[in-house]
Amino acid sequence: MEYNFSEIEKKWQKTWEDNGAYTVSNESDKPHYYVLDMFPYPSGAGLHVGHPLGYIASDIYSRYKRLQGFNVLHPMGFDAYGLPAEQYAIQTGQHPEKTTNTNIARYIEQLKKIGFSYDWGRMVRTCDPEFYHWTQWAFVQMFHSYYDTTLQKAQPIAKLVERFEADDPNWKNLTEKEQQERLMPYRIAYLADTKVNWCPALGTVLANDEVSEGLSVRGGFPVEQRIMRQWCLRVSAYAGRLLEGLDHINWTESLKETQRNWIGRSEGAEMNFNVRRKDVQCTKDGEKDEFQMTIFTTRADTIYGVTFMVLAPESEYVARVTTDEQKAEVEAYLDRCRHRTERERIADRRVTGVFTGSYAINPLTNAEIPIYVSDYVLAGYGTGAIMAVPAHDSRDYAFAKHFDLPIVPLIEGADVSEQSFDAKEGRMINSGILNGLEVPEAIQRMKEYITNTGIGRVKVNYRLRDAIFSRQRYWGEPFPIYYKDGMPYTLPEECLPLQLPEIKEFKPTANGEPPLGHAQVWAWDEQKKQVVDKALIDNQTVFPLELCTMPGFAGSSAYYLRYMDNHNSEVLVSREANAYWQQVNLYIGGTEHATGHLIYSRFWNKFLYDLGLIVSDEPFQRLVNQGMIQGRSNFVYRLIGSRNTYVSANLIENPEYKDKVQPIHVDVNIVHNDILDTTAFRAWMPEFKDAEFIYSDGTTDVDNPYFGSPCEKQYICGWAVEKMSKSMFNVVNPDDVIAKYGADTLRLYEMFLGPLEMSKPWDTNGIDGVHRFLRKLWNMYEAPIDREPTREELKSLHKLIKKITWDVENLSFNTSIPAFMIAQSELSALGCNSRQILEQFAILLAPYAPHIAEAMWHRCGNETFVIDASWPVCNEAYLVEDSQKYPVQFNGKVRFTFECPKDTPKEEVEKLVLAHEETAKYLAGNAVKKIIVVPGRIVNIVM
RNA sequence: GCCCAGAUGGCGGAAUCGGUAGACGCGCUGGUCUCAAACACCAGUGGAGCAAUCCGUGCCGGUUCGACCCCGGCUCUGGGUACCA
Repeated sequence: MEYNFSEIEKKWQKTWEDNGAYTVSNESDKPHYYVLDMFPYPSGAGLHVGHPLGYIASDIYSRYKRLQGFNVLHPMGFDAYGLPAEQYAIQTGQHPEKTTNTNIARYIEQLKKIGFSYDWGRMVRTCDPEFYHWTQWAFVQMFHSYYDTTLQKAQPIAKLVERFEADDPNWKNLTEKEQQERLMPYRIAYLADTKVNWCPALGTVLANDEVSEGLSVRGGFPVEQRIMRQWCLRVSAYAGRLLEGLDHINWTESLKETQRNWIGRSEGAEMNFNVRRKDVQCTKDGEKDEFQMTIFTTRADTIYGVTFMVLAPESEYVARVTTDEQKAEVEAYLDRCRHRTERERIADRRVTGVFTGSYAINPLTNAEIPIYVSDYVLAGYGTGAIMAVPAHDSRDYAFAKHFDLPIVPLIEGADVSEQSFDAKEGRMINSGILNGLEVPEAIQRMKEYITNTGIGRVKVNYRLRDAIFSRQRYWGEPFPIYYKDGMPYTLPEECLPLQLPEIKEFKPTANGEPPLGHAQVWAWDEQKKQVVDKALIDNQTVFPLELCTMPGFAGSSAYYLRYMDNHNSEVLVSREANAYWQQVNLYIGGTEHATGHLIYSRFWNKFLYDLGLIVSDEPFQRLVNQGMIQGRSNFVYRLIGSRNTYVSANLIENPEYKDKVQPIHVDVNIVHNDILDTTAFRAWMPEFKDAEFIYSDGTTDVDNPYFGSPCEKQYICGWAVEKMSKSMFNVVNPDDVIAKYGADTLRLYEMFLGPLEMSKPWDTNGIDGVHRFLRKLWNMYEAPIDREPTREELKSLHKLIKKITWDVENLSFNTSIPAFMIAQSELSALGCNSRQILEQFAILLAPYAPHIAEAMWHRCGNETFVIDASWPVCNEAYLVEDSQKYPVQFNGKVRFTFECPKDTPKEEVEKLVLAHEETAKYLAGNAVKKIIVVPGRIVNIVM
């Protein structure tokens, strides 16, 4: 019977669905295992063959774990909020919900065809009110919490209120508004005036990870800096724990390293410098002519080389140190900084800055040093002020050279005439009490000194910033927040979810409010506890609601918890469900989320953990990044100057064509093995209708009497590996592959392409080999019979069991496919029809190619599903060989092999080799200096 | 600039513990079948050489009886990051 993959796949997909084969229960005696895919954003373009790579890998692992006796949670859902749907809505007027749901339906259809073992009953969509209920709820918890730096965990804000009541006798005299203002900067979710990445084209702020090189990651629009009052999440409070936690999770070292760099811990010191304003003699507004400025440095040892100070333009010190004389110049500089976009700043690396007119006093040398303002110092890091040591910091060096400031070397032998010496090594000179010490000792010594003398203190700083959580957008989760007397209040928990209102226009309002400003019924009635018309706002009982929505990462930060218990309407996840599943055991997804989603969800998870709501401190125990599947593009070469003539790729280096052709992308679907289907090409686009070709043999259509008819002439296309995208005409749709070869072939081929973690190009050409293998395998299941398997059959099978088990455990799926092929060909050569063998083979294949394996399993006479079988165990006894083959090397070069009985003692092997007839030939009269015998491996004769 | 990966035939890749480099698949070449083509099947296929042999895992050097694998120094490609004091 022929391998009719399409019939087999349809039949079993339906049977599995009808029988709920992949439905997972939270109640089981089996051990639990949770395998998660990063859920996709459902784009309008649908899936291409690159998307399912990680899903196939995780599906294989899930099915394997289930066969090993685990109760496996393997869900799928959709990251449904996002900018593209909203941009599309602005352009076309289509409601983003509508396009999103259409796209989701298409994704589900495509995913189902591939035969994943998802429990679709657990699906979540972040735009579903039942889901974002819990996103809003978590935000409310964050609003009502603060980070206790002593306990190093989040605590209810009520505890802070208690402390204020106890410690501050004035607290109870404050008005409600004053109290709220006082609490605000402590909340984990707080409102603050922050310098944000404002994207005018998108009309919204963006997170750091949504901006690249001063342009928005989505759309590539310019981004500028702006101060805005925004919701923020205090991620930075968790910096230490986020860093430390990396040591206890099984992620790739490179990903952990990326996170470590992003968190950016640096151990240093804060130091106080006295500042003298020479133009101010008396106190002004209670401010004396002398005050202290605090700076942060990791090189306390270099204090003797400080020749100037630099403030960030946004530093609050700037106003205090600027003298009347310098005021105009400083103001002009600040103004210039404010108006530069992020991109301009990055593009323009010239040194800029301005003198403030004031001087600081070096606390160790008492030297007067000038204070400058420059935008190379960042306001958000440390204290926004630095001590500049031009000899040992390249940025300070460039500044000093530009403004002609002194450069004092502090390390013996360092030549600072051309560039600074930044390395933290060497012996200190010109450094008072530090002279003669090595740099690390000097840093330590100076830290002790400043601590003891009160000049400063040891301090740890993190690069990690708080996350800005407001988006001036429609298609996101509304904040469950209303404003009373200008202060935010949360909706009562029982009123959640606050549903996203319907609006007709998705652009900002005429007066610049976010799109939610268009919503008419968008006010909160505190007494009725419901959303009412905003015409009713009286600021007594009816108040305005927040107009911003939450960012993309809000919905993806805890979705893995919701899968555990996605129908629970009482809580995010029940204690029982969470206690059973614990955490994600294996998470597979792209590396592009290294500093966004994977930081935010770890933060979110730790917050919920602090509140005692979940059992695990980390969300994802093991994490693997799948590589990207790149496209393999094809080109035709248009002869420049010709009307419509194309030169075959093998000719373009010929002198007559060299540098006279222009490559043009051609649809990979009309190219086979780099040979262009010229008829299809002429039909592809009107402009190619009259295309003429110079074929691989140099002839043209004019030479060909049968113009346009099939002939032996071939037009060879060029190719290149590029991103898979529509514009490159190299997109391959899984639906097409499945229609032609079946889902099982697609799954095997995706794995066969190469190691999961590596990027690799998709080339459909190789897929036939994998398909042929399945066909040959299918033919072996014609008539399985019950009989004792032979020793050879068992050996072949158990070799396979061992190999596949190792591969799956190590996520080395690509090496399994050849193992299956080899086993198939061995068993086929043995004429194997033993039911016992074939049955076991089917189980091994089931994670990789579930449909054909199910059909094979049933052909062996089974009535159950193959997924409910047990994973075979390798019996080493079948693998033992009677004899041992030894490669024999002479001076490390293999010359011949010889065979002897297994377990021949080392000395005996040595004797046998030396007595071997070939040995004398290769010794060629030379004496044997040494002979190395590695039992079971190799023999090497040194002469 | 800094950090992290990677580099093996015409192509994707294998070699899992330092022990026969190139498994498996594609492509290509030759053959069988066919009126012919497609499919299928069989054989060959790293390079040079008639051969014996020699050369070969980005480059240079080292360790070792033996190195794709370990160490030192580079080159190139991909990804991340961007003045973090």
